[in-house]
Amino acid sequence: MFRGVNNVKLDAKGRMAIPTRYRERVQDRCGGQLVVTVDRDHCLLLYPLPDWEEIERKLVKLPSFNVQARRLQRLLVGHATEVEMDSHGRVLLPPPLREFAALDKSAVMIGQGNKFEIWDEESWNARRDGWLADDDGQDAPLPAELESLSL
Amino acid sequence: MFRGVNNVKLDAKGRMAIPTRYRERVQDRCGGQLVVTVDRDHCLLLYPLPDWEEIERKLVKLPSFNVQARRLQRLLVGHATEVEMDSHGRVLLPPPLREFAALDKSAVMIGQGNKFEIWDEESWNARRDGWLADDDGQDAPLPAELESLSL
DNA sequence: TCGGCAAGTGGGAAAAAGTGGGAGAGCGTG
DNA sequence: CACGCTCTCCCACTTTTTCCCACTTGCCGA
Repeated sequence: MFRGVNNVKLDAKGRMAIPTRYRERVQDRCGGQLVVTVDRDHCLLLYPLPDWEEIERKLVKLPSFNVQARRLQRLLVGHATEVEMDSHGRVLLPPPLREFAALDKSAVMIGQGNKFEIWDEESWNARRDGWLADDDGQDAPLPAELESLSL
Repeated sequence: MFRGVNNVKLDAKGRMAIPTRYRERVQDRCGGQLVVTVDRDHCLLLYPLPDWEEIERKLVKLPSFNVQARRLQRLLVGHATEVEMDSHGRVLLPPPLREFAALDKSAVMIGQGNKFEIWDEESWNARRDGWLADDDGQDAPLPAELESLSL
């Protein structure tokens, strides 16, 4: 399980260093083989290869003529790019994806269970503050799984 | 499995270079023999020959008196054209298909499992932004498989 | 507080891939 | 039958990418 917030920097070539504390886990899980793709919220998702492949298997099985399924496939599978850690634990983020998430020099890497989310620092702060301040969202109905959730 | 976004350029002769990372896979799978055809969304589809042949078999078996089936056959089988990678990993896209997808110089090649989609760059960006912004699509029913999908 | 070690950072060089042009062969036309 | 045009294949040059090495910075321990 990955968790925690990390401020990370991209260098001029678009390389991002995976925080040291995750490196060993990543090596064990996938030998440094990772997959980056996009999220609807304009951030990037970073999966160990085997975890991604499982998701991909589910996605490609969806019916070809369903509009929503097609959309998801195009977004997720369509943007999924394999990346590999170099000898210093860095990954090279492909320019199209960097652009998609508006990543500049300062980014934030969020552990989310089996994956990481990568946000541009500013967007992340803005979003987070938004969620905290957000009193609405109350109007939206809570799915059953949430209703009974106890923290 | 093919995945990922790639910005590609067409040269003056209408040749498109297959991104390097896919070449070996394509060679293994079909010896560079590919099939291009059209998609309803005005993009092109690029299949390794054996994968296409399987789809074609399914298509021609569809009932001849069904209007939709006829339509699909005419579109897909009717436009399918064999192309072959040259010594530098490029394929020559036939002018009618190039025109169909409004391909200019800059195109985008999207990995989609067993095939690629080829979009004109502008159309792709417009489409993608549309999908992302689109909170509706709510009108279309969500397939059961999607309801419970966890990424 | 100073020294040593480990990790972060940046730059450079070699190799591979992209790009474009040119020549030859085949086909169509006059 | 001959000439010309177009399509295809191949070669060379330029650009990009990838890999590796060295320097700096920060942290921990003595």
